[in-house]
Amino acid sequence: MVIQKEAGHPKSRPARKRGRPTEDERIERRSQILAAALPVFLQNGFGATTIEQLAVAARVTKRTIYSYFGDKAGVFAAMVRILATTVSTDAPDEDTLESLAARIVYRLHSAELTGLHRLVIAESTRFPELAVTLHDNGDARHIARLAEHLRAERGENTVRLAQPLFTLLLGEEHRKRLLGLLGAPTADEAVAHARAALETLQLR
Amino acid sequence: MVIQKEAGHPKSRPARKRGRPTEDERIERRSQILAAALPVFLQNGFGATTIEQLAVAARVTKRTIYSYFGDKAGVFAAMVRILATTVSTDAPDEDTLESLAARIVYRLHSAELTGLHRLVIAESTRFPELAVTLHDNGDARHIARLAEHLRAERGENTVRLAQPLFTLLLGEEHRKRLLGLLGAPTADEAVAHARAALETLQLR
DNA sequence: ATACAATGATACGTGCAAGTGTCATTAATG
DNA sequence: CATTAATGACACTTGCACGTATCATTGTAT
Repeated sequence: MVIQKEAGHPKSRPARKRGRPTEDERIERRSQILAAALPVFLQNGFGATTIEQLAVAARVTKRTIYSYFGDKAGVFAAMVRILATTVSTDAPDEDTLESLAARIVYRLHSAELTGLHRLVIAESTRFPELAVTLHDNGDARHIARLAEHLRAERGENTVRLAQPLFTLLLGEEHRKRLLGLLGAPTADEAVAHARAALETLQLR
Repeated sequence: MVIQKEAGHPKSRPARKRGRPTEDERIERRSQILAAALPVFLQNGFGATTIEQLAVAARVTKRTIYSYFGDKAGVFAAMVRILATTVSTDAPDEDTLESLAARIVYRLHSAELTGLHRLVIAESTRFPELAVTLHDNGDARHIARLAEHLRAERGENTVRLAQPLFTLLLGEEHRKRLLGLLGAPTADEAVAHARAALETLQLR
């Protein structure tokens, strides 16, 4: 028999108060579970991640995870949906086409978003609806926004370049990043990448 | 007790002769196991695929799989290596830049290769060396070949367009295909895609 | 010919993760 | 205030896949 009362170890298991939480605590806890799940999924992938790992990372018990999300797939789906919709809404009004392009590069090439993309690609067979969600809230919106700026700044006849431009803003670098062959770019590198893409299409 | 002697069912388990195989049979069997493994991995992904499934698909026993490849990772790695190196060597001398481009599109957008890419992306954390292998034998060679043709057909100053051209030959369509949102293109569609990419870069 | 190697068929031990059950605890709810 | 909901702590059952073992069988190697 191991005595483990008065534990409270630093790196140990869940360490919260017991009992029924307030409504605010419940909402916050839900977010925290999802936030804690991301690095775990990014590290291990969906299949190799266990509920136990998610519970430890979120500092709750398995029981709580099950009550909130049903199962591992539920956690994964909820996490992807939140992140996917977050991508689209955090873009304020851009000033120029170039700064918009640079922002897109910086965001999409980040470790977080390439990792998320990798996860969704990996599980696209099991969760086709997540693939749709990610694409609709990501690529599709970015392309639409680029089209708007092209029309406004470069004229109607450049709108057809929105999709090729978006493709070039990803480029071979993004393929490498999906394969884990390249780290995320700095802000300066992102700007340079965006400019190069615009020059390739003679949009500067 | 279920009697299952004299089985030989059509869709049943392994159905080969027993005993030690000839050297030729061994070589052939190895290939057959890997060939049979591809659709299984494509369907279920690496993690959700079991050795038992691979054994049934290849019509051999688990024991044989273990003796040939050690474990599931061994099968996966051997399969990816063979397919990756196959991609590069089956390209004969191309006539024109346009036909080369169309061929690249047709190959890379095929269900087989997008699926393989998806698998390697998914497992790039666990098998980084496979990601390198796939990229070196795939993208890198394609870009190099495009550069050769650009130099020969369009002049030295177009070589810098090899990588952007390759990127456009994949395009948003390939992203969708990695996400399972789009089926493989027909040969005609591949040609049209290639031409559009060349026109975007004003290479026609 | 004899020994050996590889395989099919089958069973089995092992470990791990999923998911559930129990009880004490705390707070919301009415 | 009494009841109920949600949680932590922890044990537990169950299922599954891994990997190995056994034995008969067949062909190779010497």
